[in-house]
Parts: sequence; structure tokens; C-alpha cells
Amino acid sequence: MATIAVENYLKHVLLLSEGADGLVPMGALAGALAVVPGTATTMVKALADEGLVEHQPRCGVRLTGEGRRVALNVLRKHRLVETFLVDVLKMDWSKVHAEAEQLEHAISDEVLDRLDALLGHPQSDPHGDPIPSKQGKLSSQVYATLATCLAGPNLRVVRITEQSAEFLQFAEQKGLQPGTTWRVAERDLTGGLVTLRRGTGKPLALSLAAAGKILVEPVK
Amino acid sequence: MATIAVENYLKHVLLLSEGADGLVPMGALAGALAVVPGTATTMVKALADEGLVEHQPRCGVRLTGEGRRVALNVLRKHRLVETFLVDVLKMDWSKVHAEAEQLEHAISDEVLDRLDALLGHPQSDPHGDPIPSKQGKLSSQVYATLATCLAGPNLRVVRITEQSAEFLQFAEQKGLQPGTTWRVAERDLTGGLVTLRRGTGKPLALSLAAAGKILVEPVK
DNA sequence: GGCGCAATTTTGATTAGTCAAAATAAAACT
DNA sequence: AGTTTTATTTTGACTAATCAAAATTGCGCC
Repeated sequence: MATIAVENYLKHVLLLSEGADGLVPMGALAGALAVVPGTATTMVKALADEGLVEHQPRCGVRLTGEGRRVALNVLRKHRLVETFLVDVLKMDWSKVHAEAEQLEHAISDEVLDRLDALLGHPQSDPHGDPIPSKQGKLSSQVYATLATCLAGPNLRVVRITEQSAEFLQFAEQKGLQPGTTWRVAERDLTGGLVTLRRGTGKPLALSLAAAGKILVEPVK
Repeated sequence: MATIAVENYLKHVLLLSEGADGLVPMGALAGALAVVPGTATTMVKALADEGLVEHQPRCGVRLTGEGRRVALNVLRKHRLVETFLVDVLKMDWSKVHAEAEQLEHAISDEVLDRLDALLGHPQSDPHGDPIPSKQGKLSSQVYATLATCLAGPNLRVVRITEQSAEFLQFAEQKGLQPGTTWRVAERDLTGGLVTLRRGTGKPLALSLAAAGKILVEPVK
């Protein structure tokens, strides 16, 4: 069985290769795992020997089929656990990430299945991140962000692409949970500001950096 | 924070010092943890340096106040997780021990509290093992076993003191869950056999060894 | 009172994962 | 093209936890 460290390496390679397709640079991987670059190199070579990743020296790393299977299973555990913690245990949105980071390595596939059934086979976790299916399908729908949408149409928040407790707390406090509807009232590219409005409520100003972490879809 | 290995050492010292009070011999500890004796010695010395246990060379080991606090917290996690797995996820009685063995090291104190509330602050787990309170109180009521009770009075099963999946499966299949009522129909000390009856059902024969693992209380 | 046995401890080695810092390779500027 | 910068890899060392096997201790027994 994969150790906790191995599971974490594979999970982060998967996460970093979402979107930015192709190879994950070693520096990015080391950064995500909070280890020095040399450690990542050593570990990746070991994973390559196990057939879990493909290492292109000096260029980067990519998951093999088997590595991807393991990584998706870990990610599925992570996101289902987050959903459980929020939906069943009523835990704070912003705390469940750290919690799931531990639990994802401790729950068995059987518990995973039962949790999935208990929660009604959810498609996404409380932050809107898609939950890989048991068969290893991961929805990779591309959404717009609040930083790129033009002023005018109504937009529904579908996902917050940032795990830090600070940001999630901020989003929750402002009412920016997945499912809520907003529209861009004003976009000031020069000032790096986006102003949002929810119905007729008072306006909410966001930096472009923050707005770029919030994925939305147009309300039909 | 205590590592997983440290938590396991402390938990097993606690478990082994229940009943057989005083010092836990190194051999017993090594056996419970499935390590060679030398490993246990090394580890216990390290724990003693941390102030978690008291090591009497060549005699055995005992928890300090702090060590006991940590051990009780781990045990509380273990038994509440078992209860959750059986009561909420409807998992098989005989499988939850192995599962909880992993989860006890992964759940935070906050999740523990919420789990406890969700389950209605249970006093004992599905096998009848007492759950330490949040304040660190562990019920140490002394029960009779089916091996020691005389034939005649009705007895309620309160606890199965054996974690192995085989034994639990056996007990479940025979209907010996905590809460069920039986009486000893016949005791054959020479043959090492106890014969039980449940109401007017057909008799069930148990070896003394097996009967000794089943704790009971008289039905008033 | 010494002998043997069983439990315990010591010693030396191994594995997984890590860091610090030096070495190397590739890319990026003049 | 040559030099600087940056990313990556290598090297050597460390920690936690473990095992195998040798050394030690102390107890029971004639």
C-alpha cells in the first residue's frame, strides 16, 4: 500500500496538472508539498521506479495510469470527507480542508463507499470542487471567474479554487458560497478591482486576485 | 504532537494495565504492538524521556499522568469511531476495529466532539467496551464472564473483550451481541464447556476460553 | 550456592522521508 | 558568444521506527 507521503505526492501532481496540462515542474511540486526541491526529486525518482509517475529529468513529472488511479482515489476521499464534515457534522467551511488532509489517508475504500451513499453521491464538495467518481472520472468543466466576467449578467458561484482557511472564511463572511447569485456591477482593470452586487444589496468590492479564485456560471 | 507510533504505544500500555494493575511487562507490550522486544525497549526509553511513561528497567512500564491523558484520548477516538461506523454507516461489527485503528490517529479533537454529540454521547462502543469521557474518566466496572457464572440466572451480555474479526463474526453469528440475554444451562469444567440457552431456543455450547471473553451482568 | 532459562536490553544495520548545501544544466540577458 | 540567473539534481547527513542477533540480568531450582 502507498504510504501517506506517496499519496500526497501523487495527489499534488494530479492537482497541479489540472488545467496547466503536460508536465508538472519539480519546483511547483516541491512548493505544494512544502519540501525542499531536492526532496521532491528524490521522491519522484522513487515513484518513477514504482511506475506511479513518469519523470522527465530537468523538465518535470506526470502521472502514469496507475498513479492517476491512486491520486484520484485520494482526492475522492478528501472531497467526500469534506462534504461529510460540513453536511453531517456541521463543521465550519474553512476548517474542513485541514481535517480532510489527515482523514484522506486513513479511511478505507469501504468507508468511502458508505460515506458516498450516506451523502447521496454528491458531485462536488462544499467548496464546489468536483468529486472524482468511483470509476475515476473527474469533471474538468471550465468555468469563468469573477475576474474575467463582464459587467451585467447574473452569475452563480460554482466553486472556490483556494483552500486556505483565511480565504474561505472571508468568502463565507461575504456570502460568496457556491450556489449564490451575483452580478458584476463594475470592472476596474486599472485599479484591479471588481465590484459585485447581489440583487439590490450593497455592493461588494473584490481585488482581481480574489475574484480570480471564484468560478461562476451564467444563470440561464 | 505525538506520532502515530507514540499514540499506539501509549494506547497499548493503557489497555494492558487495565485489570492487571501496576507495571506492564515489556514482552506483553511488544507482543501487543507486534514488534520485537528490543524495539519496545528503545521506544519506551524515548517515551520516558518525553515524560509520557515511567520505565522500570527489567520490570516494565507504566503511564504517567500526561501519558494516560494522551492514551485515553486515543482510546476515546477509537471507540467513538467504532460506534459511528456501526451506528451510522451500518458497517459490519467485525470489521470496524481494524478501520478505527487507522482513524483514531487521523481525527481531530473537534471532530471527536461532534461525533460524540451526533451519536448521543454513548457510554460504550458496539462491543460493549466503555468509552472514556472527554474528561478522561474510564469506567472500570468489573463484570462476570460467561466462564465464571453458575447455571441458572438470566444474564445480559455487556461486552466482548476480544477485537479479532474472527471472534466477533462468530459471536455475531451466534447472536451473542451486547444487550442479548442468556442463561448458563450447564457448566462442564472438566470438559471445558459451557452450554447456554436463550429463552427456549436451542442450546449453544462454548469453550471456556470463548466464554471467558464475554462479560455479562445479572438481569434483575 | 551455583546453573540454566526466560525476559530484557544492547548493538549494529536498515528503510522512508527529509534538509542543507554544493554541483550541474538550461535559459535568459546583455 | 559569454556571462548571469534560475531550476534541478546530487551528495552527505539526520531522525523515527524498525529488525536481527548478541549480551546481560535476575529468578527459580536442585
